[in-house]
Amino acid sequence: MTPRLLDENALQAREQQIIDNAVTLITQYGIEHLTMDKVVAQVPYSKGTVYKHFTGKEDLLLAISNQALAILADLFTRASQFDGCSRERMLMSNFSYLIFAILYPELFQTEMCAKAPNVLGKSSEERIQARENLEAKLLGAIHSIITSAINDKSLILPKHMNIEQLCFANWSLGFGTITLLSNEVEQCSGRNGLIVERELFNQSNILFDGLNWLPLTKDKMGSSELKKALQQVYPSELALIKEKGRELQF
Amino acid sequence: MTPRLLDENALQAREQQIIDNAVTLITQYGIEHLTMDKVVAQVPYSKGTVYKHFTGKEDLLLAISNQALAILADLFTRASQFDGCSRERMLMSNFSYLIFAILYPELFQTEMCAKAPNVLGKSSEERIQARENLEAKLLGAIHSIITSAINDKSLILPKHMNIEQLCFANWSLGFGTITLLSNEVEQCSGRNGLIVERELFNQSNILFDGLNWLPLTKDKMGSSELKKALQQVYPSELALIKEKGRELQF
DNA sequence: ACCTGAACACCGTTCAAGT
DNA sequence: ACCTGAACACCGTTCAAGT
Repeated sequence: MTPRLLDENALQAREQQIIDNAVTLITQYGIEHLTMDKVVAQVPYSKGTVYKHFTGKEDLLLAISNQALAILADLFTRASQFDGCSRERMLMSNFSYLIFAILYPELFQTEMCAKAPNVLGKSSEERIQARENLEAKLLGAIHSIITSAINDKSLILPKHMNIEQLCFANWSLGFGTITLLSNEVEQCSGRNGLIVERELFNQSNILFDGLNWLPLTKDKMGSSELKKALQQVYPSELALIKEKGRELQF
Repeated sequence: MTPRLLDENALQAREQQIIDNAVTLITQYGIEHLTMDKVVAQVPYSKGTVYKHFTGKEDLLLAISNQALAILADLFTRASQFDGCSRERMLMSNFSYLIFAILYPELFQTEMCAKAPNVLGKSSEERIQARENLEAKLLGAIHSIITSAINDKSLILPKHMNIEQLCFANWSLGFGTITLLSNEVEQCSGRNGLIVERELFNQSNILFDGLNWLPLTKDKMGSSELKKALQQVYPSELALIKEKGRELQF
């Protein structure tokens, strides 16, 4: 349509460069200290150029958050393709959420911040569309696990609930548990003695049992089997977690 | 210790006045537009005086968030004292969370924002202590429901889980569901067709069933019984919700 | 002892001027 | 067509001066 002197690839590479530098700044100084000034200083372009790519700070934040969502969607997809029973795969996908939160705490935080009021309102339409596509991919992974569970009869849809509602139940379980327990800061009262991976494990199994998702807990794999499966699907991720001095304890 | 010319009551009243005005500003313009300048303009005191009460914007935010927590703790307590079986009371307490989110969306948002990085870090020690006391009261309400369930044998503690872990499971279920579904803004993809009260109802019952919390779903009260119980415990709150043009639909 | 508001440093955004 | 950075409005915080 409009004539362009700069090709599309160069523009996209520049945008990615800005995003990468912003992520570096967040990792180093925390998201609460991210500033357009600092981003511009970090990058070989001027303010005007940065504002040509992002309509404002919120739009940049959503771009970073979209990158986080892409990583997360990939982890979920790998869990959904694991060679195990459907219940096992769903448990894996819940844990892929936790692996993401441990491995990229700064990206997990941007995911939270993207839910703040007006971030969506002040972002560009394209960015919001891109986000919806990523969300669809992520939910698609969960969806496929539940569909296959129904198909092989290991799960029967509860009365008055459809597949979308079951997808959401899983999503919100992981979201709630990980958000409330994985914050870096000192634990608040009532959260003492709670270990996020253990609670995620327990609560997932209670949910699955409540749905009568076969095999039930009494026959199911224990935490050591989960650990082995995680090692198989996420070898490099677990190695990175270990490098951070953190280890999943069951 | 130190001599005071202003009495403690007057100081506390002034602090509350500042908080109330800040809440009004948030209700009117949204939390993202809350400014110390605007708070000072709204109030018959100077900047210096406001900063005598709050160490900074984050401290004011936490003060507002504490007020929200006090309201929430009261709702939870009332649910825990309802004259019904333990499973019914736990369901009620989960719904009291939702009632709070619908009735005070702006306070629910401050609860979210208080979890942002550095809000706790930049707040005064007293404010954080006050928050922990409120959290203890809230968790105490849930705790008492579970304790009584165990006592009357309607619930048996799962292997490798203690009461605190069950409290947390309930808390995070409500938190996840309500946070992801109750945002005012246009629903994102994958959340279409999901009604927060219905999902909260379903997921609570799946959790209870997964725990074998008696009476199980097949024998338990339906949504109409819940509605009646809510009407009994939260008559004025439900009336306020209706005034807002919203109604709980099961 | 207590309060005030000018002053400062910093931040997000724009746009006239340049190439 | 594209880029630059000075300039502007606004925000959080402080503190010297007042009473």
